[in-house]
Amino acid sequence: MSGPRKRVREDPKVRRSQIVDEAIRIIGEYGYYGFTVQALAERCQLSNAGLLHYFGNKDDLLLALLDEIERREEEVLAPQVAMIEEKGFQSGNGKGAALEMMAAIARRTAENRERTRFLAVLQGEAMEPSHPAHDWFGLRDDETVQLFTSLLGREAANSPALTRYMISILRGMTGLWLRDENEFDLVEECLAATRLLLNDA
Amino acid sequence: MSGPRKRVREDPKVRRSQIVDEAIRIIGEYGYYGFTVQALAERCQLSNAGLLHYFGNKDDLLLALLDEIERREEEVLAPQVAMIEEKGFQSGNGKGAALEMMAAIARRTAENRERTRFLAVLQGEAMEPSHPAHDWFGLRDDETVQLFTSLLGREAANSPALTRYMISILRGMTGLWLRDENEFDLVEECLAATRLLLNDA
Amino acid sequence: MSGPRKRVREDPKVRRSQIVDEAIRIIGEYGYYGFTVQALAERCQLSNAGLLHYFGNKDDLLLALLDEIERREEEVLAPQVAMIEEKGFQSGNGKGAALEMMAAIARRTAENRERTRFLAVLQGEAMEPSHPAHDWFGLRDDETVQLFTSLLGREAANSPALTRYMISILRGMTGLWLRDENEFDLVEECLAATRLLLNDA
Amino acid sequence: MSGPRKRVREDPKVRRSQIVDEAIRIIGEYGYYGFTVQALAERCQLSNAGLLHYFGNKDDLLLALLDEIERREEEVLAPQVAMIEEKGFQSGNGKGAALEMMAAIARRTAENRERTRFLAVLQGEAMEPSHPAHDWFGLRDDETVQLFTSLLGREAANSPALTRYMISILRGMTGLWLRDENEFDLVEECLAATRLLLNDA
DNA sequence: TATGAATGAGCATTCATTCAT
DNA sequence: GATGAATGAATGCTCATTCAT
Repeated sequence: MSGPRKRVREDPKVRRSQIVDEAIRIIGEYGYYGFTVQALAERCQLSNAGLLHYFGNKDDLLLALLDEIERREEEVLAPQVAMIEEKGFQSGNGKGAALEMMAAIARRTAENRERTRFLAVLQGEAMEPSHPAHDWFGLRDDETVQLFTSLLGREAANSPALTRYMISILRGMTGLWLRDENEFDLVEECLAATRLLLNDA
Repeated sequence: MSGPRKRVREDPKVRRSQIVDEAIRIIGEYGYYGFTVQALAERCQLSNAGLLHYFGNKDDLLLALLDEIERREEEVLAPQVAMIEEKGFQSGNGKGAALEMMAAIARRTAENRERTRFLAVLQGEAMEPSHPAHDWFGLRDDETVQLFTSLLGREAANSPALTRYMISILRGMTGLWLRDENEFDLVEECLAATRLLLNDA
Repeated sequence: MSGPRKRVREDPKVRRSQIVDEAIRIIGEYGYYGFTVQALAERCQLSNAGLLHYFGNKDDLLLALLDEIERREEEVLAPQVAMIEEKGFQSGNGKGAALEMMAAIARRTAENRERTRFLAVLQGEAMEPSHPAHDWFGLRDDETVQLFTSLLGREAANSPALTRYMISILRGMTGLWLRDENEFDLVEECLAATRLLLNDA
Repeated sequence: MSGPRKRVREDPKVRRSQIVDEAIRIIGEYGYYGFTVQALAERCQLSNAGLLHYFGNKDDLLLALLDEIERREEEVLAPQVAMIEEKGFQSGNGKGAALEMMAAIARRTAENRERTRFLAVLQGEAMEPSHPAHDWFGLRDDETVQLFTSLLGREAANSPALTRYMISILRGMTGLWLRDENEFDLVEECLAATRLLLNDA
């Protein structure tokens, strides 16, 4: 029906990033198992093979997405983490630092709905060790735990538990926020809940 | 490959429930998109067609699972809900009632790892409206919100927000608990966090 | 264009043997690498998936073909081998036994052009160890060498070399015969050449 | 995957001959159907398109290989053939000439394992008329037959049959030699067998 | 001369499903 | 109630080839 595709030659960097963005969107909708290379190629107006030219195969594509997300996150969050850690260390106010960290992460989470959704959906799937993103999420979780624990550590009596509560709030609130982002302000509410948890009203 | 299957004729009720259990396990591992009728049939030592004899098709199977889970939940939780509501209404202690509710749900959650995992994985996938379980989770969430809000409602100043916090704790903690159930006691920790949130230490 | 395939349900045994025969034909034409599951399915008037229902995958199909060929060969040749060995042992006439063996094999070779062609083409491909039929041909060759060597052994001065000559004649003549089976009589010529090689004119 | 290839600009003649050699190797391993342009390009450390720049397409590449082989063979064998023919004609010793020819060909065969393997594998595949090398092998075979027949012709009673035996020995022994070139000396054994066939011990 | 981007066609295989038995 | 045969439609991926640079 539709004649031969026009051979469009895009700037590779643009193409690559277009694919990455579109993939984050689709996987955010259907999960890794539910998404198909075909569907992604179509959305990128690319042939099936043309897409694989960039990422080799489905698994590698996923890992490339995670790498990309990590890279961007590092870029944005790392300086903030450094600053908060520094400040917390000097002031000795662990709770304050944890609150600021919570705010930074929540802000980042609310900033890009697509990315957040992608990570949320994937995290569910990736609980199973055989999932190609399983290890990635494991490491990521460990890092977050460490981060909060070290921020709280010096001060709070029960920092491991508190860390769990805070991470739970983050995840749980994110889940609710993804259902309807207009129902409440993610950053504000995460902070409010955290204040309660830290007895810091 | 494997020799001709012996035509085992099980009691249909037993078979059905065996399939349900096995399906909960597999979908809990791979999600709905990632699981295959074939894999389920194999685990049930049933032919592909033999399995579909019970549930018609993949979608119907999923809905049957959800129905079944709802039924069992109703059976166990409904009386407790009634009791807690009654007690809370009489005592006027909304926070206490909410805490008891939290405990009841957390207990139920910790009770059956497979079911909990199934629900967690599915919940991620089902955020997308096109997912066959989307509506089911929507209704379920609404009910939970209503439940907590009504329990807290009369007493707490900001019950909608508190409800959100509590549900977040529930979900978030469940997620962490699914990673490693030996790291902490789900019921205790949910309660502890809730007490902090309710300023009820 | 051509409406939905009529769902023809053949006797499984018939189907299986039809597939085997057709596969031997196609692989005999294009080799294992050159043949496609699709092409075979078409010739069997079966869907792609319908074919794989019987043999699982391409490699397994090939091994099944080789098994089948071995089975049939065993059936036909084994009694002859036994008889020739017995007779050779009693008469002490190793050359005569070798000649008879040659005749038996050549007869078998000339009997079914398709099978012979299949084996010839495959033998070329299977020289490479990575080929799925490599081991099979290795074993088969060893057996043939042993067979001739043991038949000749007691009598001939240089039986390993003579065995090589005879096997070479068999293979080489078979190759020529496959080009044009009407050019000469495979059995007669194999025997004539063997007589020369054994100095038994 | 691998970083951007360095654009190496080799002497075209060197490149071409490198490709030819590598192609002979790969096709000798997997046959024409089993070999891929991709694999060849990789082994030549060339891009896919870079390779086809030299040979246009897969079929043309094959024909170029055969041409090249023929050219080299001509170069080496033609003078020998002329000499043997001349000598045989003058001496009237057809058998001797045939033996010398056999030696020359066997020597050539044993000289370059890769080329021999290539020809052996291809010959199997090329029995089918649709194979791109079919005609080439047909002509080649005819020439060899003519060559031996004419050398033997004047003297031997049954030169067409003898020619067949000799060619069979050549092919068959080559096949065995390719399995394990250390098991026997190809030239010596071909000659020994030929002497027996020619009753010329 | 050589590349990377891109494609259409094809590959083996899997999947959910149907159907006659 | 349960099976094996069978299918159409995918699925991820590979292949030979083209094209602009």
